[in-house]
Amino acid sequence: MGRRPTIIDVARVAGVSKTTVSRVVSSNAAPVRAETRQKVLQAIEQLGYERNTLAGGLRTDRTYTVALFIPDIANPFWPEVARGVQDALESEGYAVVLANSDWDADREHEFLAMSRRNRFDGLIINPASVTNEELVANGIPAVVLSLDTDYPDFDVVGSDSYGGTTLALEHLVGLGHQRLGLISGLSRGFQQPSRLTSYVDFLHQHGIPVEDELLVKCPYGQEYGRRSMEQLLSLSNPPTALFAANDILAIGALQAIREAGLRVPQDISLVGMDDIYAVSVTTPALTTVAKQKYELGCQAATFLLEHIRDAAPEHFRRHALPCRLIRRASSAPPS
Amino acid sequence: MGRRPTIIDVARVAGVSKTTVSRVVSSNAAPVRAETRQKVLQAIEQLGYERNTLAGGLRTDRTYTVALFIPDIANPFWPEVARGVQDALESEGYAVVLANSDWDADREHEFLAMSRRNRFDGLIINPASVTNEELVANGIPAVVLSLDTDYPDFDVVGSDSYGGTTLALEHLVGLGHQRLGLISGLSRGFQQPSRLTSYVDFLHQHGIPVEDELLVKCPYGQEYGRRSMEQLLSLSNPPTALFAANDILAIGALQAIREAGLRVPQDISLVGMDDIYAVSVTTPALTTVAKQKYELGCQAATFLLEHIRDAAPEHFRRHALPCRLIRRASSAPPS
DNA sequence: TACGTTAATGGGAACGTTCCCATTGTAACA
DNA sequence: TGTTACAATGGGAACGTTCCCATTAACGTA
Repeated sequence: MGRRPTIIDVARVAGVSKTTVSRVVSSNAAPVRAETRQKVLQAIEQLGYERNTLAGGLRTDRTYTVALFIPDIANPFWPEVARGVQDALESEGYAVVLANSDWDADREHEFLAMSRRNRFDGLIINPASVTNEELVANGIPAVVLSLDTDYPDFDVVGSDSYGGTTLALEHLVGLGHQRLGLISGLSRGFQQPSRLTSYVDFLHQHGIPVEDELLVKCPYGQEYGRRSMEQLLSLSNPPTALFAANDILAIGALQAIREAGLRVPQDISLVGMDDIYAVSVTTPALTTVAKQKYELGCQAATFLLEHIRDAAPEHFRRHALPCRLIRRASSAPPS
Repeated sequence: MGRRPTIIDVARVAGVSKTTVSRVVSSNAAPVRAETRQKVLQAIEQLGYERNTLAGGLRTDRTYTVALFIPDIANPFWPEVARGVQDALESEGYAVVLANSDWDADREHEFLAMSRRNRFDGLIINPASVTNEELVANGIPAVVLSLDTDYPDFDVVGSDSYGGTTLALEHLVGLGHQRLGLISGLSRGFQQPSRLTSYVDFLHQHGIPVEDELLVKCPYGQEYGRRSMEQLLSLSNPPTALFAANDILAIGALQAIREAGLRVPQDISLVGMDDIYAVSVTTPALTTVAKQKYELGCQAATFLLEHIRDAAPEHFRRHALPCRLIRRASSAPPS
């Protein structure tokens, strides 16, 4: 089959200049007589012309492509976020390139380089190690998915984990618990994790002493959750309720509790965070602090589109999506 | 900051022609004196030059971008496949565009159009409604993720669901079950689903009569699985073991069995398919037929790269990845 | 010494679009 | 009727790369 028709072929068939054809296809309110436009559209139809976005992008520096950089799409938290991003961007005509950093600094930097070489219009990133300055130097509009870290020169979007943690603890205290355990995720080299500060603040406000032994930090991962829970259960006076920094940790904790011959929620109440699918099908189904994952993606995409369209605003936004407590069967009054 | 340096700026600084610079950066065995190459590399370093892939792609018709079209990244089966695809392609310098069709024909066609406009080098697709002919007409190298359907003009990669089903049924019969229920997913308007034919073949081979009442078809979805199971449990002589066409259906079935006051596996054994994360954390953890999701993605990517590089081969491959039975707690001998 | 051969390099065209600027036609207005 | 204004259109340059072809230098060989 012969080569693809170009704007020039269309122009020839329609009997107009390529400029006019360009005006019709990019359609941005360019002045073209209705009759002429009709001729052009007909020629396009007849030839099966399709715009070459590469050529257009070379000229305009707009590629209608956006990158989404996350740690790992196979981690059950991210697919929904990605879905939100994609739905919001595709409806505006953008293609979404997805890449997984695996928390690796080199990969992440390579992705930034790729976004420059490919002249992506923007990017949405959950940073592993990239700093605010590096992101500025990258020179591409960006939105950061993370509230825990400092990106003063970007819009940041995230879930209000601090508030979410309060929700979980209020729920447990409301049930009558006073001895609250915390399995806190390890922050990735950034500042104090929000769940931990929220936990400490909450206990202070409620006049409950903070006991270090009830507080375990570990990397995110089911096995780490299990071991952390084992550690808590081995205490002479273990907690009667536990809040885990995410659902995967909570599932690990559930395992440990089971293996210790104890029951949830009769012996110990358990609350997770994120609301991934799996915690709705455990036995008991886990009470959890739901994050608005899909909305997170949508919101980030919306902010990004504004930046792409209106150039740099002079001040940046910090958008925290509220969490919501989902009561399931893993939390109950202490016995 | 001024505009980005181009190949011409590099040439000027290095004191050579742009052609020479091009030869250095595209590096494909072009004859350049070591000394000259060094000068060019130094100029590149000094200016911070980065190749504009748009411009290069316009000339060469190679974009180093590949599309992955799947039904829904938020469906727990796909993220791992996507991971496999991305890892295999990124290491070769390709960017991966991800799009969700939601089984919608219009969206899918729009994605194909996008892949043409953007001159993607190739695509990997789990087709919702696109036919072999349409995919041929698309004119872009492609690999199809699906064995159940007919794509004679493409490499197809998929899991051997037929063999996997046999694995599940052998397991159950091996445990002593004779009354085997099947919740079969509804095929999306294509041919006979492989799990159903496998089921029928298997029963014939083992001299077990096929009873229509033990066989339910429904769309994929937890709620459908639950209702299908309710239906099976309402039989005067319900099955003692059940194979569900995927894990989500199996989880729905588990729910229904629970709600009916029965126990798994004491009253009824349950086997799912796919091995998504959630079935490892249910109680009991589900026996399931694992698909090699990550490898599926890798294999598809590998095939695609071969097509991109070697143009069209004259005959196409059909690669079925074997399934593997994962024995967990949901299957046991009948009581 | 003349000549072919090859390695190394450079100049310009081409990829397909959009933008700038010029030109034409037509209507509105004094 | 002449002038101005604007709508509609066209021609060519530009975006940044790669490819084709030409040129030069260096070398071996008859």
